[in-house]
Amino acid sequence: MRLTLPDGSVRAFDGPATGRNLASSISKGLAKQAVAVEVDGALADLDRPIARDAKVRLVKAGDPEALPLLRHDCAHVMAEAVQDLFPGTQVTIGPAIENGFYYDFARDEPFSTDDLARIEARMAEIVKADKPFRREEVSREEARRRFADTGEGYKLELLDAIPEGEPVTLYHQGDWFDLCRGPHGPSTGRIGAFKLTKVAGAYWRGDAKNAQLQRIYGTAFASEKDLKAYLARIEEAERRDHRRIGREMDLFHVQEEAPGCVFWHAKGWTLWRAVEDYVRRRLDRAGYAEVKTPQLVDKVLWEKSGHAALFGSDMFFLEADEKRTYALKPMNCPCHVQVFNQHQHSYRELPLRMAEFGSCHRNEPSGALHGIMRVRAFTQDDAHIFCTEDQITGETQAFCDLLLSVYRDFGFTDVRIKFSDRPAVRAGDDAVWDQAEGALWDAIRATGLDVILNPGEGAFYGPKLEFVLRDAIGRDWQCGTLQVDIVLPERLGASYIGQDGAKHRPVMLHRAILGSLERFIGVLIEHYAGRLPLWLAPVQAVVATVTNEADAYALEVVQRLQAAGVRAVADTRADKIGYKVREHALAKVPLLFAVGAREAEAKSVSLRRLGSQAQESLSLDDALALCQRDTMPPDA
RNA sequence: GCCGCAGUAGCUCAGCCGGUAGAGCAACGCAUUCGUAAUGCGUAGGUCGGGGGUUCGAAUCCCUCCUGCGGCACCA
Repeated sequence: MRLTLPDGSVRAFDGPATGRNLASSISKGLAKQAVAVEVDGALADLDRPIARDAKVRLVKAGDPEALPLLRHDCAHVMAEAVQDLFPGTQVTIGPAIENGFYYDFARDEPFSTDDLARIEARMAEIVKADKPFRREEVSREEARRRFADTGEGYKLELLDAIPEGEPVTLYHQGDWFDLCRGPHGPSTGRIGAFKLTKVAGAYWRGDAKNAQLQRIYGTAFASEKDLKAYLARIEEAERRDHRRIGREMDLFHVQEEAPGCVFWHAKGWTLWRAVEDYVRRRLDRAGYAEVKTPQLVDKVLWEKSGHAALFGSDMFFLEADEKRTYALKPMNCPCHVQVFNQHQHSYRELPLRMAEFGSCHRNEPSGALHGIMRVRAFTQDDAHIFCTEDQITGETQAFCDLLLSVYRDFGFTDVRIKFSDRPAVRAGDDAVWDQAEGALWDAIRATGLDVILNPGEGAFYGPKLEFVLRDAIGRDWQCGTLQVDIVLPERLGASYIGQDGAKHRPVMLHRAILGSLERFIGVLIEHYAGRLPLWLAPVQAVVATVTNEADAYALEVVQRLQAAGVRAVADTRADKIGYKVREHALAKVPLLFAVGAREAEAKSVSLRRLGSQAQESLSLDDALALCQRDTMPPDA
């Protein structure tokens, strides 16, 4: 039997060999380091016999492929520790995830944070005991018998879900075993460094209708150093938290009386306006016409549109009048159709692009609220494109171009696109969905961009593209969207006159680039850790005096800056320049001009940029030119 | 909405076993006029998340509601 290594060399064995055999045949060191083997691209246990000729690669402890394996090992160790310490607890599932692993347990009593320390201690013993992981293939009946013996009802359910014909495998470590597909590392002793991080509730099989289990999260790394680096990353994320920075920079607040609603302070609103003004210019140039529609609309319209039936549980209704029920709009689309319907349209007017910075209210579940990222009152950079089916492709392409260019201007270059197709609860029949999904697929294929399928996640009225951007520390945020809708124009009677003189239904494309301004601004804050690019910074420049003798000059500088369109303020307090430098640096002001007697005399300024210790002396005129240039929005 | 945890001054937190609230920073006032990350002194600030209960007495114990946080579910 011949095993081909990544370097092209071939090792021959008489009969089946394992990864461990292969490793020992190469070197002692490799045999020690190897934790798994990749056979024709699939990971396998080191002791799994390889029965056929294959391309193989040994995976070593520090390799990236080893990490999920190690974490899964750690999940098993945790499960053993938990069952040791808390008899009667049932195990369910325990996968490796992006930054670690979890295991869901069924136990009436919740785990406390104190329990985590106990569990960790027991885990350390299991790791120290260095128990080998052993794979055992068993018949269904055998597996059923064993899990029935141990009282593992959830495992029995999982067993039933394994497709006929697939092998049923158990993994043992000492006396403890679990139903598991594998693969695993060689032994518990190979888990480098681990830590349990949090306890949480989680539904069995991710369904809110099922029982709630107790989930314990943990993380594991090949070395203590990697674990430390990870924990430092978590701390960095906490430092960037938009809720903390929003308070520190005096941008906004939320308070008990208005859960999920943002109080924007002057500085935060300045940032908002910079964002909104920029998007407005981009939309203007891209052929959109901006409108503004009511927030309070009779329930009757939402019944017609289908929102009341399919989205009603997320809507706020109010009886302000004894005869009528109103709703706060959760979306802008039905209102835009009302605007569209005020005139008879010709095919010549299509595509008609109607934009609105639309204030929407949705009664989000209380547990979903999160700072300004997930709120109940938000503003979408929304637009609806009324077009013909033939125009879907062109409009989608133009939209993708616009969106990517806008994201680039805000400093985001890593964007993923998801295609969400028909959800279980939806309006419109299957033929309509076939048509809408087909059109959107054609359109996105035409852009040549990479797309990931996101099954069953479409809007109730149509399939959608979701644009997910990745921030500076690798977190994903869903912002933009494009949705094809053939249902709403029908329901609300939108039409245009075609070339043939007959009435036709337009297609509606719902689209947003930022998504909600609240969320997008939150993402911006975290992406930049509050150190916003100049064009977005609420205060772009502070002119601070060294002594009060320079006050008059400082005010003159500020005035000139403001006249040049720069958001500048003076700091003429009777404090030391060092104090002022510190304070404005903490407030994340990008440009700090210090002026004293020297500068007043010479009509110059001393510039210090945020994040730099360096001082630059330049003439007032040069400073004005520099500010004017550097504070310019990227589209100007 | 569900599970768990938390809510004391603007912020970060102390205040364990019930005896009537404290620190640092911020704020404000006065003095200081100073050259690039903290000048000094002083002052003010809290129905201890809301309501109910137990008690002679509750920030502290119990119940309940609200809000937040971490997950889950849901989602822009």
